[in-house]
Amino acid sequence: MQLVRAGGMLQPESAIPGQPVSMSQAFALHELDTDTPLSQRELGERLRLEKSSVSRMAAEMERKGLLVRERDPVNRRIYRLRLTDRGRAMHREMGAAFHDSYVRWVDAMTPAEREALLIGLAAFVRVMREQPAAWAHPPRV
Amino acid sequence: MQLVRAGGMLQPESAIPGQPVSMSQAFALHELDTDTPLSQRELGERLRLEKSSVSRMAAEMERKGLLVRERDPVNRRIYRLRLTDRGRAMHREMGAAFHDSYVRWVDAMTPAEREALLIGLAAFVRVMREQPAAWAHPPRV
DNA sequence: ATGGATAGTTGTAAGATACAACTCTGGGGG
DNA sequence: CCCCCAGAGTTGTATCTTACAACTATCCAT
Repeated sequence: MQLVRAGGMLQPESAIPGQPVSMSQAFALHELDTDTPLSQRELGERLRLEKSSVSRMAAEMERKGLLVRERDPVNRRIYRLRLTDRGRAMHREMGAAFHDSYVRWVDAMTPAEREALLIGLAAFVRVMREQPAAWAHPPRV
Repeated sequence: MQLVRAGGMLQPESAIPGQPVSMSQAFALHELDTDTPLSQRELGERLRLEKSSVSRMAAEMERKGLLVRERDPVNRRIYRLRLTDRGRAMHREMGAAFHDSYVRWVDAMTPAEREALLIGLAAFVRVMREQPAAWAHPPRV
């Protein structure tokens, strides 16, 4: 609870400098900043969002110039979502903004605490991914 | 990012068994389950929510029977938000649901990882509270 | 007594999401 | 070869949560 609250997650906007992006859009930038472009269905699966939500989010991100939606030539039903340079820049900017805070936080910790955080958190994320939370309530896909 | 995603935080509901409560309401239950009742202003401060949002949330929680709003006799402007037995029960239920997942996660970690998580996370929350995130964007209070 | 500060409410608008019904494309089975 | 079904995505609609602005009610200090 304290993690979420201190991270300011109840607010709709994450307020990255420049063009603001929503929480989901921030995650989408992160998922899409790879070599292999995802389809909207795949993106929705990773974000646990319903396809219509993904459709609108992708349209909005395209409108902002963060990505382009190209139909796959071999299967024209599916899109290949590719980040634009602007989208990748936004992702880097987000990362940098987070990094600044992260550095300040980590500086305020003792070396032993830093070490512990790395080990403990990595393990926690690992087991969380293996066994989803009981209260996670994905949309009916 | 993985913490938030694995925790299923992009969905509007946290889907606790029984009466569903929103994310903010869940946090409110947690803040209010103490001996000293808070005012709406204080609750908003802790949750980083604007007073009108708190007003509506409190009204809704009262409607659901989770709390009562009593005017402070010595200063009739302010409310004292008191959880009902039902509200406290809901909080306990939430805690239990979280605890079940937590136990499963912690069981899947090695003792060293458990130890590290406790130390590292406690320190991280401490420094996060001391120095708010740069991107945290509280409402103009 | 009056004016300013404080706590809360109501009007309104925007954003994110789910669900349902729809369109468009592709792959088989008759 | 055609038709039907499954899969990907879109659009209509409703709901929920939130912020901001303007308001009311109460308190306190001068």
